[in-house]
Amino acid sequence: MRFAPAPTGYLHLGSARTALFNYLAARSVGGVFLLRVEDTDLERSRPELVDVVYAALEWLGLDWDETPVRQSARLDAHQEAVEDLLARGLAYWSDPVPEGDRERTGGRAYDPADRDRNLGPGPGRAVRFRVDPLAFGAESVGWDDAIRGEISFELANIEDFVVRRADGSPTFFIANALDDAHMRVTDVIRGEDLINVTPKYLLLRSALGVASEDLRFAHLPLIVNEQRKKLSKRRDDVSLLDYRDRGFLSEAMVNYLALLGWGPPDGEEVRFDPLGEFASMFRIEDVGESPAGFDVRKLRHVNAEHIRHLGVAHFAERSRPFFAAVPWAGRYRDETFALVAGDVQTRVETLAEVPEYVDFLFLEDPEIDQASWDAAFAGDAPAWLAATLDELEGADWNSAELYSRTMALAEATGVSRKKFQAPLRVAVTGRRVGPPLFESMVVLGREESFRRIAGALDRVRHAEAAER
RNA sequence: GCCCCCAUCGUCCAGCGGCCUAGGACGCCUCCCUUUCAAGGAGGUAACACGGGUUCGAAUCCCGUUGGGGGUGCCA
Repeated sequence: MRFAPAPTGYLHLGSARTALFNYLAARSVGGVFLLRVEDTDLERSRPELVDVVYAALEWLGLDWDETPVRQSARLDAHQEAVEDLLARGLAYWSDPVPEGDRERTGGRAYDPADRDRNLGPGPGRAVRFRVDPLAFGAESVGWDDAIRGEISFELANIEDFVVRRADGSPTFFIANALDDAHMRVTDVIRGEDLINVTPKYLLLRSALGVASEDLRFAHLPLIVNEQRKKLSKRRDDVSLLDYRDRGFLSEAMVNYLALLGWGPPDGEEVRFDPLGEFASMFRIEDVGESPAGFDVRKLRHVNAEHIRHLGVAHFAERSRPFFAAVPWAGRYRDETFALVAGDVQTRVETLAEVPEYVDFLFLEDPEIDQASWDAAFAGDAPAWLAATLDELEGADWNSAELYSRTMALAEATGVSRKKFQAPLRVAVTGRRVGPPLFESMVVLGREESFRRIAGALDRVRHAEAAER
């Protein structure tokens, strides 16, 4: 099995899923997982572009066997094959037909009459493969797709396609067919969007004398967006590594990607060792045939599950890079975060959300969210806060004591615990949502907590004064 | 236009002729728990596109219609 991406500067989610399914298929049957970089196009062979592919696969943990094949390194073989086709009359030189002149060719970009003109090389002239029932020995090409069953195409519907461009470079069709044979690929697993190049691939193999009988094809369903369209670079977030930067764990990505078009037979969707566990139960025939909608909500859920499964120390460690990206990065302390990491872990769906959860522990004067303030400080709330301040003056500074004293006070005041803690929370953290309050206050310390409570009380007085 | 593929809850996955009163997951809603929010627990909402066959029996097989998608490049 092989994964054969064209380096485009990022690894597309769909490509990542294709790579994953190739990997799982290979590992499930003890096969070999190969990599081939399809850099036929000069543009695409720049090292940076290629390295991105490797980096992305490594991040996912899809380790490949053997040294990756660079398609550009096989140029001579491709050229030779083109010469061979030419020599045997299976391909011919063809002139492009300008846009305005296509009526005579039935809308085609080439003129089928060139087939018999015996043209030689010339400016702008490409080599086309002659799709010929006589040469192929049949009127149609087809194969038994592992996922979709029998698929076939009438030769009459297949155009003579370019195998060598006017600039002399061989095209994807020839390189692909040839290199798969060269690498002794037995299973071609790729996206559904390549179904219609498969006949050309088969035709070429036949013309080149490469047997295809033992070749298995599996065309995976496309991954589509909310609009049911193929994920596009323009409208969708398609770069795999961007998900890493947005706080998704690679295990979660692997886990979720595997669920697009497939599902484990036992129905247990969330796996903490998805690569290992799925490999043992994966069967390419079980992959579905209808397009799979990419659902970020579910990805987030899977990610959250994986985050919760991490040991607290690992969670803290993997969160660290996300603190570096924040404006107050300089104030961040591992030791401080470690004290609340466990409480944050169950509350986030991505690692990118971590810093905003605990920023108040690091900022000197965290910004107070106005909506939170308005909600928390309505009515008698300022009085409760003042009372809480008094009550906590003599408290031992541990969460159990802070909790029991505050709650007892709520009880005595006849206010629900939820409402009663609101002003305290907003005073201390700036928001009405966050990690457990008393634990946070312990981390902040008595002095700082009091300072913030006093600050909030001041703010109330100012507001009142302003009203008068 | 032409070629090809697809069609079960909003989404993902089960279902491969009777076990389906269609199952699980995400989301959403309700309740419980609760120091906020989460997490956790208990419920609920919601689908076989349509029409013909085949069959004792169809979500499951066949045909058609409709709908969606992909391709139609001297990109891969």
